[in-house]
Amino acid sequence: MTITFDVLAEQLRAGGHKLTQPRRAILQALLASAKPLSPAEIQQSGQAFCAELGLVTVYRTLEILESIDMVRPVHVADGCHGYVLATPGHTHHVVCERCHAVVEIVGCDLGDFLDRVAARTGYQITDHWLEIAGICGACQQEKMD
Amino acid sequence: MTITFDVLAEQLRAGGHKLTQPRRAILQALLASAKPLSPAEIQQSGQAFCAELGLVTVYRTLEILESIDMVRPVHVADGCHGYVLATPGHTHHVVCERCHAVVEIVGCDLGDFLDRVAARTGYQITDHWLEIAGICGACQQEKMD
DNA sequence: TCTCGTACTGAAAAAGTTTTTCAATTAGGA
DNA sequence: TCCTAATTGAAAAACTTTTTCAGTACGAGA
Repeated sequence: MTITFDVLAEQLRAGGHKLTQPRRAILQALLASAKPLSPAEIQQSGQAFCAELGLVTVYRTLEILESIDMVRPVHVADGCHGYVLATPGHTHHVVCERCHAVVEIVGCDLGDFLDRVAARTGYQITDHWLEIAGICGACQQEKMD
Repeated sequence: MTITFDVLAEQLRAGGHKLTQPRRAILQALLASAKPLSPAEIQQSGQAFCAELGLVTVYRTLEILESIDMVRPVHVADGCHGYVLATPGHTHHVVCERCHAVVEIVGCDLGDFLDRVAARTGYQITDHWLEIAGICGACQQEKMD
């Protein structure tokens, strides 16, 4: 939950990548957002930190960040163009239908379920993606007003 | 598992939509495929049944089919442009990484898991998407050759 | 701190996907 | 069979994503 810019910067370096101004801006944009951002939104938001930030660079940087598991694509109901920072390890997301706030679920108890799926289908399970939609605490409150 | 063309045709009619040649072709294409098809693939495959089938019509028809839950978008690892026929009720898919064969998991035991998520996050869970990747029986065999 | 090679960048263009518009066609009830 | 509204394909527009390329800036090593 408490991901800092410095930790992200170090992760990027550790992956053998340079820490450039545009990349800093992209990390800042992702860090500042509570909801998944599309490449275009990341560019817009990131331009506060690096005025020249190009969309092409956003795409290229997301590709890198995804390859080293620093960012995770989120496929929500209304499209599949969202990215959020990833907590290391296997996680899933709950996205608020109203305000799009995202909470990560660290630690994933789907093991039993996947075992049953494997047994029933004969497939050797290698990976899975789970997205959960709901209404966050704050929005449940608002509903009552 | 045993969805027939006639059942699909009736579902479409019941939704208040006309059963046209292009739409028949799209249903046939989906029915004949064991894996999720992109709009472009549906067009190509559907042209065996309706030579003039246009891509625009595929998009429009998928929109209708999705709105009446006859088709389900599948977000796989390599993109999010796949559609498969939906078995009535809540289902999830296992997609083979090698041959892209798809098996539906009918009946979904995620209830407990989702309850725990709700308790831990304070979110009121409204919906979820789960995609599972694996290697199907046939491809596991091939691997040994 | 300075130099230098390479990874990285933005702009432009290309490629690919999805949506809109519009005149012509077709399904299916009367 | 006739009629009308729903539907269609083609063309064009609007987006999104990828590729190309010449110039730039990061950061390792002196």
